[in-house]
Amino acid sequence: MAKQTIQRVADFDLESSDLEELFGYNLKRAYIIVQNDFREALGQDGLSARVFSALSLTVKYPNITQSELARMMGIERSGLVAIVDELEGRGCLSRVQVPTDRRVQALVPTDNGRRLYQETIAAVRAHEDRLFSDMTESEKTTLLALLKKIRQKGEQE
Amino acid sequence: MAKQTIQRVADFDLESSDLEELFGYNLKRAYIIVQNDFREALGQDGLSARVFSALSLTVKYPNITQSELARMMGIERSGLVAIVDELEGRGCLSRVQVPTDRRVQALVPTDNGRRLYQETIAAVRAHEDRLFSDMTESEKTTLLALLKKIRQKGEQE
DNA sequence: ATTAACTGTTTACCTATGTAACAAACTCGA
DNA sequence: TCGAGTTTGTTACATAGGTAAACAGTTAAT
Repeated sequence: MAKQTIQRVADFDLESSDLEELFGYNLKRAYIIVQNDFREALGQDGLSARVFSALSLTVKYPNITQSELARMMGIERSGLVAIVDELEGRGCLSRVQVPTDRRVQALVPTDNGRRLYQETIAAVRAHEDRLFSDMTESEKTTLLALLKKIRQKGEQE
Repeated sequence: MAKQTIQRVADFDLESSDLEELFGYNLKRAYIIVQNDFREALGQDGLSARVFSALSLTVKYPNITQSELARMMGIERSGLVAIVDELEGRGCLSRVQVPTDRRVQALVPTDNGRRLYQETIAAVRAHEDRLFSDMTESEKTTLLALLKKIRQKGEQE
């Protein structure tokens, strides 16, 4: 019995699955690094990643509704309220009444919001350029394509 | 309603968002997909990703200390207490007194812990095999290498 | 012999999410 | 046109995962 246990230990060590070979583990560690660097790059009073995403989509698609925005971001409507509150509080967008549907309030970026977006996207690009500076253009393109492939697999349906 | 949705999608897809070209955004979305599928694959009473990681490292490095484990996992010592509590509560490991240093309690996997690890790693591999089934072996190897490259950049300090 | 450093732990907090309920507003078939 | 069903924004609550600070006990350094 004890011998069996020792035997098992040896077997398991030999064929022990490495965390290092798992996509999930590597994806998480990599995500944390990028996320932390993002935060650091945007500073104390900078936008958080999710608020930045919401601002980006609002600038890109003016008059988008909160439900549509939530759907695009892959989060719940309820979670978006605080995000939009923050952007409205910073004077980056307005909730505007829509005459044809009084339930919705279209999100309209302000000039201030567009300016902050431009500043922030520049900072984000600089942060990514720096963080990924030891990858070739080809590697970057490949990485992006493979990440999108995961997304396609998971976001279909 | 279906008509409206189609109209909206067509409008929004005319031009791709800045976000789609960012590593951070794609990394986050991809991570969420893999994470959710992991959870789903391991079921209601399955191990969470972080508990699984801790178990994996404990099985691989018996007699590891909590501080060392926390360092390996990239989290704080304080955060590890609940994780080790859970594994101890499930009978997967024991905190064992070390005579040469009475501060530390070495983490020793039990037979039960090793067995659960084997079962779980098999389920995790099956989940990843399924989720990444539309990637070639070459693509998988490349993706893993690129994620490790991000980690190397970020974890050097 | 002190002083500094480390270990595991508790406690308090924070961030980012999800779930459930809700009233108001809208849609659509009978 | 009525009523059932659905959608929207919102709130309140729950949860998961993590940090930061303090702590007593222990060890190491000089």
